[in-house]
Amino acid sequence: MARTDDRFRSAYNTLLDICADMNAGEQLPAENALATQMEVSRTIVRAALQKLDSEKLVQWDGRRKTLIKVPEAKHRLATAQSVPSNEELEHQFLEWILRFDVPEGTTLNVAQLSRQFGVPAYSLQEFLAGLNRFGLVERGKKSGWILRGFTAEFAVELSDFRQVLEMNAVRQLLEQPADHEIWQQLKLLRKEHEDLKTVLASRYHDFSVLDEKFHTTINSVVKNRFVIEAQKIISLIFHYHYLWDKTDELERNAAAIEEHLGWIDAMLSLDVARSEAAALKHLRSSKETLLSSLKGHKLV
Amino acid sequence: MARTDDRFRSAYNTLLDICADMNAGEQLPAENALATQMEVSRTIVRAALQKLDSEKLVQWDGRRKTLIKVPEAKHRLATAQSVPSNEELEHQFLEWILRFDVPEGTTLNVAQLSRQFGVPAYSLQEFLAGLNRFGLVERGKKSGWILRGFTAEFAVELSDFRQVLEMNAVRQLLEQPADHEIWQQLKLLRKEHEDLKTVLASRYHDFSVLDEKFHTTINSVVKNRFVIEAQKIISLIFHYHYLWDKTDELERNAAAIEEHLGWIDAMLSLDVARSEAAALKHLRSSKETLLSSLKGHKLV
DNA sequence: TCAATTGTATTTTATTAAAATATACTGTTT
DNA sequence: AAACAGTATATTTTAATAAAATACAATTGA
Repeated sequence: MARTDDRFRSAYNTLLDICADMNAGEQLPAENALATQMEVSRTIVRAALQKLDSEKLVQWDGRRKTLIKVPEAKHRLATAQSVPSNEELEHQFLEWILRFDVPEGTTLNVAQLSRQFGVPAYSLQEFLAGLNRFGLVERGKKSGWILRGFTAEFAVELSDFRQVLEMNAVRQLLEQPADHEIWQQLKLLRKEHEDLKTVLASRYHDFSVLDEKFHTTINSVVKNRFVIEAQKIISLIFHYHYLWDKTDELERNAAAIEEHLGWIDAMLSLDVARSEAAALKHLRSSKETLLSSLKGHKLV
Repeated sequence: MARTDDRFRSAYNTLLDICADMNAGEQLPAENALATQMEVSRTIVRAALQKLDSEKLVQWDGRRKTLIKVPEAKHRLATAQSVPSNEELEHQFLEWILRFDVPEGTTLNVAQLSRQFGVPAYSLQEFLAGLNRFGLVERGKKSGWILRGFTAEFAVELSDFRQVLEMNAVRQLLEQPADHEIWQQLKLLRKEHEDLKTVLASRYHDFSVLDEKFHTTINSVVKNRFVIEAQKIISLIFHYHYLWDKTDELERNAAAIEEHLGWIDAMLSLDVARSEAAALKHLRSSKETLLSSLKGHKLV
């Protein structure tokens, strides 16, 4: 079998569901209507109807599609276990790189990785082609893909790029009207930071999530597909680095919370100069953390 | 045939060239040495040697590879016509979109496009997967790829993104030491602008190239792989739009040259505020041009 | 003896071929 | 004539496959 018939199987099951809402003797809708409703082509609808007919659940004759018997659970087709989505793949890939410290210059073995991640090889190809655009991987001369990033140099460039985008976000944020939802969100974030601060000694692991939420919120005012795409990669990488770098986690996070709070307060008081200074301060210490986490990894 | 033997063919020809530099009776280097030199695997080297042996050009016996006859042109294998590189594909794709005003939401037909561009379908897939990261295309629900960009909204977002990156470049540029090559380059660019200005009436088409060179130069001080990748796409799209939008080209280019000159002078005099103002002015009028060119296309 | 080299087996990649699916076109039916 | 089904064709997805790369074992010659 070249292409999987997964689309057919899930469409067939959906059609069973549609029949289950009907009574025996009723007529099914037109092929086109079913196709539109189920978001598949008429070809699949017809294939499913054919199977329903041969299963004696429906009597199909031209435009008469009479439901003979309301289908039961046993009639459902086993649908293939869903392959990881593109986002899950991204997740797995970065986790793999950071967890095992895959070094710069490693040739990525698509066949092996696709088995490891449980995705078809071509789907991994497609994924790598996307990372290629960010300079994270590059096509090898002989063949295959070569891992480019995750060196100190990479971290510096990533941090700098983040700084450019985030400073821009701060400037745009401060220009938002008073009734913009961002101000409420900032106040809420402020409270969440204060709350975490009081219980930090025991819950300092929770900061990673809050950090991501904080940066995502600030960047959310920038409605720009390029910035959004870039941010996705940036936050992903920062997030994973924080997850794996456990040195001085408590102190680091305590300091970061203070920096965040200072930054939030500066923005809430609409002070541009102070906001920019606070942002710069935090972004620079983030950069240091990312860099030192890389150094730490290298030595292990 | 699953995979083409193009690699073998060109390697065989290279090996003929190597033999041509030798005399009959001499020994060829070791397989590994040849493989390294020719940048292919030993498998190919051995296959080529086998063919040389059966062609009675080389007598191959274990590690003795004696050249019997210096090969001539007639021995060369016909190598497949080279498929367009990834960059040529990018070029062709954008040209196609802009020339024919392919509208937003068009489902891209990979099979047809691959024929049109003369590239294997899977290679086009890979290319589209890359564009996906920039939000230029997106995977269709049923199948295929859907063109997302090239609307007014897209142009605004692209211009804004460009502005963020280029304003950052200006700030970094002004911090460069006096002996940095950028200052000489700027002076040269200034002269080129002045030169074009005097003959603009007849040569105004040349501005497009100069414009790209100007922006590339300014951005060259930012050593950041993310910025560089982003700039690639940005300059590509601006460049192609200018190429196809012919309305008021002379006036537009004359104005742009003045803006460039003002910007260059501001930077050469190390005046940060004036540089930023000049940059903003030009970037904003570029944005207007891009927007109006889109509107123009839509109406035709 | 051992480093360099070749011989052989295995793995991986690039490309194709074919099944699954989508779409276009044509002929019925209501 | 509008809605629908039947049929034909085009396209996409994905397994299969030949080419190429790599890994490992055997051999050679210093």
